[in-house]
Amino acid sequence: MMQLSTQSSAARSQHFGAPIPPLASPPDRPHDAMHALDEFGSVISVRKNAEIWAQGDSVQYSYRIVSGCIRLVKLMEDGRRQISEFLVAGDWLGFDGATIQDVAAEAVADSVLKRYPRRAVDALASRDISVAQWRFELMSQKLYLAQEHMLTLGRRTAEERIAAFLLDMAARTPRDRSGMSPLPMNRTDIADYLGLRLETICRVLSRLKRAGAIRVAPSGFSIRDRDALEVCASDTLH
Amino acid sequence: MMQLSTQSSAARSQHFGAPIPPLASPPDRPHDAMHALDEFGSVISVRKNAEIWAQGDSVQYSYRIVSGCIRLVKLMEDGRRQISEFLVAGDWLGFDGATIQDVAAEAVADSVLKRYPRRAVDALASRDISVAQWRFELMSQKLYLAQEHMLTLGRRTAEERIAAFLLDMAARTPRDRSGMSPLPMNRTDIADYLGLRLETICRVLSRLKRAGAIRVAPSGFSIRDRDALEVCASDTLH
DNA sequence: CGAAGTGTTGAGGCGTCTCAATTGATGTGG
DNA sequence: CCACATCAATTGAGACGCCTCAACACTTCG
Repeated sequence: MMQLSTQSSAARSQHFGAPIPPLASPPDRPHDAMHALDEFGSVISVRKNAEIWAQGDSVQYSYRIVSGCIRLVKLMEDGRRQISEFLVAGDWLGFDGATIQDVAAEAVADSVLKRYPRRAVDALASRDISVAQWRFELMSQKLYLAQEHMLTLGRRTAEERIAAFLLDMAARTPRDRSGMSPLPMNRTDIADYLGLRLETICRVLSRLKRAGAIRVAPSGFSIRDRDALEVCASDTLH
Repeated sequence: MMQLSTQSSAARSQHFGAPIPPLASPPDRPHDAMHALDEFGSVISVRKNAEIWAQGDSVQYSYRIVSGCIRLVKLMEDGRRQISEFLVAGDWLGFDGATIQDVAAEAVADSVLKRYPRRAVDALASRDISVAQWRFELMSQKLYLAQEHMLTLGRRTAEERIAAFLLDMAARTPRDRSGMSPLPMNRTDIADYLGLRLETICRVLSRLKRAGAIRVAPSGFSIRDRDALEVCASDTLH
């Protein structure tokens, strides 16, 4: 680091997007200090496609997902849509420091959330330094994921995006008894997350199915040939 | 907010990507508490294309840009490159909570930075709650920008990306006496930021120039017809 | 069983990419 | 200060990946 007059071509050939552990202490695992938050929490249920908050709402609550799946959605006037993140059981949302929501949150499927008044979270964070630290690391983690996703949206092919997406979803959610990972979102959602069209999602899924890499059922999938899928998702393509 | 059983089609037509003020107190304006950091800072200079840190480095310092321009770069094994952010004078970098850098930082042009040991920043943040708060809002701001950029990479056309990029750069940097905004990065960098190829950047710039929307000179540009450029950049296209 | 939503597949079009040639800018040494 | 080398920017022609539009199959639920 800190070399003067390095050539850009040299800089290009140093380190790659290798699996770097994002954080020393992943904020997915709730910090002990967050237990203090529990006393302010209330459980709410949202139905499929319900809006938890809209773009432009003032920020009132932070949430933790107990079960289900949530999408964060940015919308353009002409209907173009970008999903910046899918959130599943155990994930936190609405913890950023803005006073106005700049991305809507909607339920992909019927979901149960734990809801914490924002005031209480803020008060706790300004009283307890470890809560502030935890919240900060949570944001860092989100930023890391966002940077990774920018690479996906800017530079990966449709096949790479979808293969990586399936591997990611399989890793984040538990399989049922028959080895199936849930896939609660529909093709349009996947398309709006990966910057593609739903027909492209279909076509690539069919191709992966035909190649024997995956098995697809309504609202679920399983990985039959992980190596093949990882080759598709890999940086090393072409 | 918090409506049960909203239809997804209904959710689609509520609020748009209107210019929402990202944060109540923008962290670009250094918080008073950050003055406490100054005593730990040292000034360093980096040459064009020098690496400030590499992907995979352990995190040692945080920085503030005094002058120049920095790019944050994610690299794939086969050379594909995504620039997640350009940083200019006044911007902060390296404040996230990771212990390992997952995005490299390189100088786009000769630059001067103020450098703060990470230990000192962390110590200050755990001692002074307002520093922790400031650092948290800085991360929130970055996440907001990342979400905006994901929409750009996933859903906007080449012309929209480039028009919006020019408007953004013009807003973030001061014009010289002849009304020119600097454009320190080359076409490849712009392409890797916008998820396009350098030839596409050239073609669209030429088209905007021919349409009388902009003027382009080596290492600078000026906006001749802001309205036309905003129409190109707008959500309202098509 | 029918209706409405969701997923799949095909044919053709378009926007961006690829490859290649040329022009223009920058820097160096004679 | 000019000739040359090097690198960045521009422009063109053709290819390709993903999109668009459209038809049809499947799933879910009244």
